[in-house]
Amino acid sequence: MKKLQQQLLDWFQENARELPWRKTYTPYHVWISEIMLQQTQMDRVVDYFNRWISRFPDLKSIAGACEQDVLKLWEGLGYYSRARNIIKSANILVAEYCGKLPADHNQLLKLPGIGKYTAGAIMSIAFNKEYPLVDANIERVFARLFNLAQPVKDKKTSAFIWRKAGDLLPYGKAREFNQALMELGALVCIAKNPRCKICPIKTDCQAFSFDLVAKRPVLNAPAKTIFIEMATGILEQNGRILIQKRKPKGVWANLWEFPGGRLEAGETPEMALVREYLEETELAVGNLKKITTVKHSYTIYRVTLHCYFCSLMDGRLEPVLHGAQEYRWVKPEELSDFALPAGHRKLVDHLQNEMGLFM
DNA sequence: TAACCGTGGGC
DNA sequence: TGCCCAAGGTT
Repeated sequence: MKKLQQQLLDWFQENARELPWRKTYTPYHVWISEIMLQQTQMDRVVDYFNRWISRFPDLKSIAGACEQDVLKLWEGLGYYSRARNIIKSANILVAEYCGKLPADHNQLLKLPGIGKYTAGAIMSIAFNKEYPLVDANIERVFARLFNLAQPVKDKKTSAFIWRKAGDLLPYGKAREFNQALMELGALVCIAKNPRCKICPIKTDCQAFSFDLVAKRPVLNAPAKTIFIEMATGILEQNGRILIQKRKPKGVWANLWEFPGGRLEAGETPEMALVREYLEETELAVGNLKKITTVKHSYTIYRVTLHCYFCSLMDGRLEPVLHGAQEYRWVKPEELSDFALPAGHRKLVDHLQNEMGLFM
């Protein structure tokens, strides 16, 4: 084995964080952790992972699981299609693979939610097979190690990084080596203020030798942020609150929310709320009382969410849905049973913490 | 293929 | 505080 690989393996041996899925490397645990870790940082995943394993201890227990239970467990983690795809994959695995993850790269790639990275991660981390993987950490590490001047997302650059990840992989050490590269990227070769002084492979790092570490990796221009304002209303009647289940496609698919929507040009939040209630539910609401303003963000949007209490005016008493697939009148304390988008969950938290309402 | 799909923490 | 970012996949 070459010096570079050995230095990385030694460093990982000493510095690897203790993580719940690093104890036994049970394939099911590795799979769930890798899905949760997609576009999500380690520190945020650990609690979700532990709760997941408590609730769904093995693959068979997730097959046939209720989607609402799974989404509730996933609430706040984002990219909810990941959770739905776990259920789909588990059902396929129970029906066609004896309820076990196959140690087969091509078969893994056919499962929903598993792409090139995750297939490589399961093959190497769960089964210790010689398959490379490339994530944002490894892109950054290699962009510096090989001083890559082209954007790492470019097709040729990406192909180069994947090839290098395979070339460097030491036989019999795929599990440790792939994790070592990612761990180095997460703890040492970080995006801002990298800790080059303590890097175990700095003598091999071309960007370090040219003093170009701060200029690597070269990234594409980020999508432009869009600032929007939205209004939402908690409609209470006879002690119950109206919530609706979002449509099965698009953002926050199958999650529950209070009706509302985006302000149009020239509208006040109050005008937008009344209009959105009419459009989405055919209900006429009024008597608006401002609760709070919640700031949250998703994808490229930065949202200011104006939150109100409202009540039913003359007219229809039950909604006719145009923006959702289902509705319910729930007691305030039942809201904790439903998976809400983060902005709406922040509103419920505000009512509970700042206004002392039991929810 | 480029757009879509969330979120909270770090600085 | 505003901005940047993260163990990607799907369509």
